[in-house]
Amino acid sequence: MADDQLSRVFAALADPTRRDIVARLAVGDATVGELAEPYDVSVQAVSKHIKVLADAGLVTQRRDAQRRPCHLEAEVFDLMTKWIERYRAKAQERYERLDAVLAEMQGDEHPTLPHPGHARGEAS
Amino acid sequence: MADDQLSRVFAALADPTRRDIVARLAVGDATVGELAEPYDVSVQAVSKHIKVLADAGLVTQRRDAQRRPCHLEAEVFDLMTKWIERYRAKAQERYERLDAVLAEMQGDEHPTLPHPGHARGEAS
DNA sequence: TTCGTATTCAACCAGTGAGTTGATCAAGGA
DNA sequence: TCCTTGATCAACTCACTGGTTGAATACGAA
Repeated sequence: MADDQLSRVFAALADPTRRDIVARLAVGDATVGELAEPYDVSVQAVSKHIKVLADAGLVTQRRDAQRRPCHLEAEVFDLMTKWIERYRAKAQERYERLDAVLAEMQGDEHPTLPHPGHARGEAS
Repeated sequence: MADDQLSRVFAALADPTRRDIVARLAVGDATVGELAEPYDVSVQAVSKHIKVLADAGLVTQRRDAQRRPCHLEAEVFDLMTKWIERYRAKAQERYERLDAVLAEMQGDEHPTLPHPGHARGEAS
């Protein structure tokens, strides 16, 4: 996997168990043991999942005696949302522009352009 | 990786090269060869990347002679956005509720509850 | 038909991810 | 102090991913 944060966040959420953990942390903080309970995998495995989420910046852990309660950091979601929104909006706009072109072609004589032409975009 | 669509979409976007491809498809359709050009990997590798994006439902390919132009499907973004928004909102709300609790505790005598209690959440 | 172009398929390799078990560390309670 | 609990570390396995090269496929052009 790549080492930039956006890649880590997407990769972290590509696992259903980790998404489930995030879902549960959204309603309230929880310890590793509590989080591990509903799954039939070892506590160590869940601990690893939490490490992945932490490396992505999605959760933080404070210290409470021998417990390490996990807390969801909602701000990191914005990173994803911004990325997604940037390109979703552009694609959507392009889609609507195509609609307009097709509408304009309605009474036209030379129905060229099955799709609008393409160009080069900037990086991630 | 898990086999549900949400997992496939997140996993697909966890790779910077694939995010870059998506970024470029957002401005317009392009063939595999055109997409491969800027990278110093083989065309086959890019073809594989596109397959991953296609399996996630993020791109479709039509047929034009020996070319297979790729098209970005913006709707799938909504799947992610909805998931993210669901939990981001919940975590945000909880964060603000905590603020309110702290504010209420301002003139209080028994400053219990360093964090609000936790409960169990529903699945992904 | 033959050639060239665009793309995918197949087989392989190195690296990584998710899981395991066993040991270790840190903190409270007897 | 010794024991129990909560969590992580270490080492290992197995499957998958991203890359490679070489062959096959699907067209259009000569």
